[in-house]
Amino acid sequence: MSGLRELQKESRRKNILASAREHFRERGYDATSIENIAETAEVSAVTIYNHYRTKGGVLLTLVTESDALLIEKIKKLIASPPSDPLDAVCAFSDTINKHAFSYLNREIWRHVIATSILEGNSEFGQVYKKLDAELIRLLASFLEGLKDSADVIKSCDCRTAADVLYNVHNARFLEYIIDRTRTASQRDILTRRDLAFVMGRVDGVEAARLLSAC
Amino acid sequence: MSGLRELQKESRRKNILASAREHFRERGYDATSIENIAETAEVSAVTIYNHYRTKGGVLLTLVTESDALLIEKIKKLIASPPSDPLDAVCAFSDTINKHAFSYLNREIWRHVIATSILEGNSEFGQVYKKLDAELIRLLASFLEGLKDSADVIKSCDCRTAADVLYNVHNARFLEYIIDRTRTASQRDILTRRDLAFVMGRVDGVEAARLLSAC
DNA sequence: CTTAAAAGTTTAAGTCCACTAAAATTATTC
DNA sequence: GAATAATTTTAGTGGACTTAAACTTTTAAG
Repeated sequence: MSGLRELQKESRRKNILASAREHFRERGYDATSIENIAETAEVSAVTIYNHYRTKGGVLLTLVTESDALLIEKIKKLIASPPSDPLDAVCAFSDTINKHAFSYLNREIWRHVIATSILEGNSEFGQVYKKLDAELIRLLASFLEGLKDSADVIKSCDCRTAADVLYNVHNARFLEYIIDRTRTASQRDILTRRDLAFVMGRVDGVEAARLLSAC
Repeated sequence: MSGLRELQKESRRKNILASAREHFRERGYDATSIENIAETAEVSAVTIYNHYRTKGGVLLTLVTESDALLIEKIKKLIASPPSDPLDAVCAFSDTINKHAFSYLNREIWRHVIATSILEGNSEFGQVYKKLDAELIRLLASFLEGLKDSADVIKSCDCRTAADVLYNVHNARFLEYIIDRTRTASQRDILTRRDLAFVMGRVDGVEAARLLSAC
């Protein structure tokens, strides 16, 4: 198997996703119709439906594409982490943020999140959940590694810590996506403050200082 | 002013929202058309658009309606909190969860969240953000009150603590909404575990025990 | 090398529903 | 009884999604 037919199919898929990504970024998600994508990809609209079932399916598949790259970046970070545990966790968060917004813009991320909530139990919806789970797994092993070098993370349960730290990071990620008035630097400051708090590194004075910087 | 005309308008609004809530709960959000709602509410579809601009606007207004009630419940809790700080924070989380799912079901909450993400910057979208902000404010003053009685919350910054604890709670709330296989009791156990972790009350042994209960 | 079956794509025709615009209608207010 | 506010009727657009039949190309078998 895996003859010419498969190759053509694969090439069509690539065209569709590339076309979708371009249109979404140029014109926005709502303003892009399946017909638009089909035209640029040089396939018929029905073909897109055959491949991805819904417009949301196209969008979520687009995200999956980038997931592998992100995982790679995170693994590299884990291989040579910053020596300070807080810095390390912040670098983890930062890697995710940087990667996300180099690939898609905020408007599209809004649609990604909304779609993955609504189609969360369908074939394509699983995607986002899977990435989350993998990232938490990586973060947990990241923390496990830090235990040796740092005394800050003492006898804590790394699985719980990873869950909490990831959710704290993710909350600020979501907030940044949803609220257009937020800047990236506000997001970064608040994320660091929150992560520091969870890691027992912030007192009232420092928190106030950080907050006023926003 | 505020004569008969206003009263009629108000009565129509009430009918529309009641009709919407019923249809959404019976048939689900997608299966309910504006026409359906209009029929039961005995108004024309256009009237609904005039009042709420979009179908999502109807949904979000529905949520706002229940917000006032939730705030009341929370204030009552704050007035007579459990003596243990962890119990107190868990009760806060629990009050929100109980209230939410007595008013709307999971399927509809998925749409509420998705819609508020997408329309987050429009007139009706602000709603959800405002509730979040108010709840965090209340939680912060809740924590401030606990400071006197409990030594666990020492010199920590209550505003930061409230942000983090609320986001941790909210992450589990979202997870429960999105993942149909999650049960309410799993949600509650994990929420408590996470909150306990943030409040420095969990070691590896206990976390493992809690996790195995899920 | 031919040809029949299989896989996949396209065309065509259509459904459904959110949403819009404007004119006509009805009731309220003053 | 004129002005005003609000709703309704009507007619429409656009786009996601569906279905089925026609068509094209690859594949595999003789």
